[in-house]
Formats: sequence, C-alpha cells, structure tokens
Amino acid sequence: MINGDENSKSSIPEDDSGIQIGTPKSLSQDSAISVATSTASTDFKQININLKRSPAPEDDEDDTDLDASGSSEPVSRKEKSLGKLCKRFLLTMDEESSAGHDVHLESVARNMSVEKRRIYDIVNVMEALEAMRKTNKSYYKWNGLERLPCLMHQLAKEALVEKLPAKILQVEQAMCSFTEIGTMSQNSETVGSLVGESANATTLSQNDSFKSNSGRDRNGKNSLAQLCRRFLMVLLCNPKDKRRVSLDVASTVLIKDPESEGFDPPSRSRCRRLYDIANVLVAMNLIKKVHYLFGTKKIPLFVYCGPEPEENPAAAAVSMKAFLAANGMTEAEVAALRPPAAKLRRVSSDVIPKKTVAASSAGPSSSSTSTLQRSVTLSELNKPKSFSSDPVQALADFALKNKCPVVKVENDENDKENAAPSKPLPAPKLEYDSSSENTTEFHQPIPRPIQRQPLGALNTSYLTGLAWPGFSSNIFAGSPYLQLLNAAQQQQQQQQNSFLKPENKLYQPLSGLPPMSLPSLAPSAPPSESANMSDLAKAAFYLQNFCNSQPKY
DNA sequence: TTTTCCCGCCAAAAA
DNA sequence: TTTTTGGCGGGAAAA
Repeated sequence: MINGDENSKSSIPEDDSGIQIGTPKSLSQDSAISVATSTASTDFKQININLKRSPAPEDDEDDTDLDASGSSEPVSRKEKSLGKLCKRFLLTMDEESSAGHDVHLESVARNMSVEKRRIYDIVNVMEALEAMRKTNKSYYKWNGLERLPCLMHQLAKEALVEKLPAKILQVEQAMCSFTEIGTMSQNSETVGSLVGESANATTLSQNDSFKSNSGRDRNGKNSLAQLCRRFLMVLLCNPKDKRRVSLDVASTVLIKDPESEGFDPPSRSRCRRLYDIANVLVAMNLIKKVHYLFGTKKIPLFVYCGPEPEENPAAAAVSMKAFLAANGMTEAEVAALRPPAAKLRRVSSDVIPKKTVAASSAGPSSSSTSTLQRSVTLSELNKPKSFSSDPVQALADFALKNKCPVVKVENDENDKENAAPSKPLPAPKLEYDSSSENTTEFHQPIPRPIQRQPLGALNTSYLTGLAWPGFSSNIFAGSPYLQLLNAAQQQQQQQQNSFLKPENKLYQPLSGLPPMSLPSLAPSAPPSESANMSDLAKAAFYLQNFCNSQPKY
C-alpha cells in the first residue's frame, strides 16, 4: 500500500480505470463484514444467509464484482450501498493500520474499487467518531475504535448541556399536537430558558462546536461529521435502553432548527444525509434500524446498540474490545472467516439482520407476534357491556381484548428489558380542533405543509373521525368511543404505560406518543350491519379489521 | 406510490 | 492556479 502514495497522483485514480482492479483486494471484503455485523444471535446470521441468497442474482466468484463491470453488470444497488462499503472500509482500515502507516485515501479507494468521493462519506463519519484523523493531504491516521465509549459518554454529556432531551421532547410533543405548530413554537417555549433572548440569529446550540449557519459550512450542523455526532447525541441523551429515536424526530431536531423553523418533519429529501450516516453507523453496529408500527404505518426508528458510554478511557477500551468481540470485529474472527471467503462473501452482503424476517422466523417467539393479529368475532365485539364503566379502564380493556397493536417494533435481542416501565413523560397534547370538523380530507385537518403524516397526526385524525373512509361525517363525534378516548388522553399522564404493557416483543410507546393509537387504515366499507352496531362495536370492528390486515412479521 | 440513498456536479477550502 | 474535500439534490432502485 505504501506505494500507493506515490503513484496515486499519477495514476488517475478515477473511475473507469477498470484496470487496476486486480489489486490486492482479493480479500473477501464482504465476508469479513458478516462478522462485524452479525449480531450475536446465530439465528440471525443464518437467516440472513438464506435471505441473501434469494435476491442475490449473480455470483461472483471473482473479485472484481462491482464496478469493474462498469457497464455490463447490473450490480444491485445494495451491493454498492454505503453500509457495505463501510464494512469493507473497516476491514481495509484494519489491515492498513496494522501495517503502521497512515492510510492513503486514494489507495484505499482504488483497492476497494470505489470512487473516492464515496470514501469521504465514510471518512467523515469516522472522523466524527474520532476513529481517524487527517494527517496530510489524502492521508489519515486510523485511531481505532477503542475510544468510542468515551466519545459516547462525552456526546451524552454534551447533549445534556445542550438540553437536547428537552428539545426532543418538545418536538415529540409538537408532533403529537393537533394544534397549529407554528404558533405553538412561539408561545409555549418549554425550553424557553434556552432560547431566551436569542434574538440574534443563531438560536441553536450555544455550543461552540456547532455553528448553525446556512450555506456550505464544513463545520456547520449540516456537515456530515457534525450531523453524525449530533445524531448520536440525540440517541445517547436517553437513559440506557431508551436510546432510540424516530426518523421524524431525529431529522426535525437535527436537520432543522425546530425553534425557528417549526416542528414539521423535514422532507425526506432533506434527510438524505441522515440516511448516509445511519447506514454507516448501522454497518458499524452502533445503531440499528427498526420499524415502529403506528397503525399500518411503518415508522423508521433508530436504536442505539453501540458500546455503553464510559468515561474512563481504560474501562472504555476494555468495553469496546468486548463490544467488538461480541460483534465479530476481532481480527481473529475476521481472519478465520477469510479463508472460506467464496462462500461467505454473499452472506456478507447484508449482514444486518432484517429484523422483520429474522424475528419472525427466529423461533417460537414468532407466535407471540402473531397474537397481535388475533381476530375477534363480531359477536364478541358487540358486547359493550363487558367493558368497565370507567372510561380509561374500558378503553384499556377494549384494547387489550383486541390486542390493539398499539406499538409494535420489530424485535431485537435485548428487548426484554424494554418491559420495564418507562419514564413517565408528559402527555402529548391532543387537542381537538373543532373548526376542522367539516373537513373531509384525511390530511387536511392540520394546515401545515408536511409531506408525511408525522406521528400523532394520524391519531388525531382518527379521533375526529376524519380518517374513516366510508363515513361522511365523524361517526365517533359525541360517541362514547370518542369520549372514552378523550378521557383516556386526559388521564394518560398518570397512566401512560399502565395499560397495554408491552409484551416481550413490544417496545414501550415512544415518549410523546399516546399509549394507544388507532388503526391507520379503515376498511374500505363499513359492515353492513354497522347501523346497528354500537360505536364501540364499530370501533372494535375496525380494530379487528386492522389487526387482521397487519403484515405478518 | 413513498422511502431510501447512489451518484456525481460543482463550490469551498487547501495546497 | 490545481487539487482535495464534501455539501447538496436529482432521480432511480427498493420497498
């Protein structure tokens, strides 16, 4: 590799030169990866393999696989994903750094047969993680990941200094609010103290390390590195086992300045960098991406699964080592896997278990998830009397009876502790805008230009009956059902998690989310006998329908 | 359809 | 100036 430096310049690094592909990249780049990613559970690993096979069209036998083809080969998009690239990059770093010299980006890019530009994306994140540092033009020193727990600790602290938790909470609440966000952001400044007199432009973090100016600012909050750190901060400022955040919240907190731009989630296009970062972090096993089921809507959720933050460097190194070991990042394992490269290669392709499938097929537990889809007979539902007279209790009973799928997350290994009661969070604001009752548009109740329905918006739509196709008016208006919900909302501050306790595979509702959400998809047509059904029964019918329509995980 | 994110243009920073 | 970095968003693959 050393040579790389010299010629690097002369030998057009660029693209096409499909020539030097022969370079010593023979190593099973991917194969190693599998190691890294595989999360402990062997099941996952195997499942992955199977999964991978199917889509894997081509075969490869050789090395050059990607790019080389340049034109001819299809090369699935996944094959070129940043995540995979990152894994290969990590392997490369491992080798290069073990040689003791700095890494030359150009050489790395060439060896990996990728465009240099792509490497920068990864390098930026690595820099943010302090895993590498620039030493010279095109040269970087690989520091390794030992300090990661320290960094995490530091980031967690910074997050607190920045009062990130309050901001996050504010965003979450705003997203669940039915009121006009714009006005709210001005009046009710929960974090007002922070904003204070910040009339001067940058209301953002006072933290010097983050400048919030616009335009191309390499150190600005939009830079990949800063965004990465802040992203981790958002995750880390939560207590252990609660380190997760939805894409909506994360992007709103990170990409926008909620205080000045409002709380609407930014358009997906503005989240692209977040995707880039997430892909790299996922590849490193620092986070994982799961989906949060909100009605039939799948909401992307990022969960921190990296090393536990640790202040003490020595302890950090130890824990990081353990972490890497657990994740198959040790050289030994990598080396061990290398030989059978040919076979492993394709496995590698995706390593990060698709929890969805993995979970379901992982074992008996799958049955537990299926319980969510348990159906309820109509006759059974037509028994409102069986419900408690207490509104909240009735609602709880109702939901439990029907296994109302409040919140379901594709499971992962350590979610048993998720069963622990979560911190009592202030209830989201769910206000009813009476002025909107004449609206029939599902997405109209809130006159804000959001492209996607943020969390909560769906809820409130249902509550006002706007989202129930087949009904010209709000069938729940004034109905016991709505009253129940209303009552439940009011009391949920005390009972946020008292009912619908998550069972093994369920996460607690996210903070800021009502403990119970209604199905997001109503059946195309109301049941013929609906006219004779009680409101509660109607609702039950829809819930049942909803449950039945849930995808099987 | 919507979500995800690869790709590479091109400008700012560095040499 | 040239080269290195990397912000940024088009648009296509994947879901």
